[in-house]
Amino acid sequence: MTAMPESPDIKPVGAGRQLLFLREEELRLAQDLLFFGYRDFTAGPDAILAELNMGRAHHRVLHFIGRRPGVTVGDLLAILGITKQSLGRVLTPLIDEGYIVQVPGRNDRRQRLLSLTPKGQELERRLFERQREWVMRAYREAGPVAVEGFRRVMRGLMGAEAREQLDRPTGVSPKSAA
Amino acid sequence: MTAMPESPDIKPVGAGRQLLFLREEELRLAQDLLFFGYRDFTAGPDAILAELNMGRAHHRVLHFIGRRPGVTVGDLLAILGITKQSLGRVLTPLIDEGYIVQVPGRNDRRQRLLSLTPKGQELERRLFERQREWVMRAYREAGPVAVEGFRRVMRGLMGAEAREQLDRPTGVSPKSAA
DNA sequence: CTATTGTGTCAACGAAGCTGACCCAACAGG
DNA sequence: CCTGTTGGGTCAGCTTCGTTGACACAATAG
Repeated sequence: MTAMPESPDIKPVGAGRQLLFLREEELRLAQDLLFFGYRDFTAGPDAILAELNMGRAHHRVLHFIGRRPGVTVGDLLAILGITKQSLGRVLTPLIDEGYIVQVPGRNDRRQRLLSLTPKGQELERRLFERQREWVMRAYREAGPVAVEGFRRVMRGLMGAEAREQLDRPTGVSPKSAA
Repeated sequence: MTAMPESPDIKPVGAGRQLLFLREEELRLAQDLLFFGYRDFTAGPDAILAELNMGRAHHRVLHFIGRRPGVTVGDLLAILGITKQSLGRVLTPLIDEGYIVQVPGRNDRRQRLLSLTPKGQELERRLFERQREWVMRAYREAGPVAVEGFRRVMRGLMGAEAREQLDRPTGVSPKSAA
């Protein structure tokens, strides 16, 4: 059912319909998988967050700051792809409640370099572990080859911008080369 | 940040720490991929929908009704995993504007069997084609083996409930569904 | 005839996006 | 030194899409 040649141009009479159908069903399946998969992937952390009166947006902020300690507000905005105001509504409480600290940039003192406090690391880790179990289960069941395939496809689903961000060393952004 | 050596050569004894680290990075990468991938996967349809003053929720309704014509409201609620009220706010306008029709069930006349009108099919197809291009690009770049792996992992990321729903015959129902 | 079920709907709330406008401090260039 | 730009913060208001709770009503089941 999944075995089909890579030939988008060939339309042998009779087989064309079949191919077309398979492709369409294939794609619709992908839509289903992404919807259900993503939903259930986020369900674990969501439950923890709800108890703390937080949402998915808080998790994302914790995650990406944890991933790139010392990131600037501007870079974080670029990574998340949201507006300053949207970020603010989530970031400010996280700072106020001691999950995140900001220190002025050493080169440019206007910048606020963000990093997790121990408290922030702890929460991020809790959320991470929850998702880790979930993903590891899927990885184990699917096997290493499948995992590699998963990564390749997900990468392809990302836009060019996102791909660049992902490829950027998990430390400082070389954007300030200006 | 901890500066870590990139030397995956060593695998034998004493590699525990290294392995642990790799696993963690592996998992964090999965988080990134799912966030960016899902976001960009939905971006295309979102743009079309915005022009029609609709949102992602409308797309999901069109998608799942298209996938299972004649589905009942109750089943749709179960598939989407949302409340009646949430669905109503999206479903009612779609019916009012002629994208979806409901016909009373022949076995149980309380039920409203939902299906797409030609207008609804047309819109669903537009949205589908947009996403199709995007996914096909990713599939083509990744290759068939990767696609199979992607499917296996995504399936594993789904909860048991969702998996059952997915396995239920798609688009059948002209029979007697209960 | 009564209880339950399938569906619809009102009202209020929360999370997380958005735009527009404006402010301040720090940097950069003349 | 003065001025314009940039990094960041904030107020105000709007939208989408999820939630709970309550109630209505027709149809089905017993």
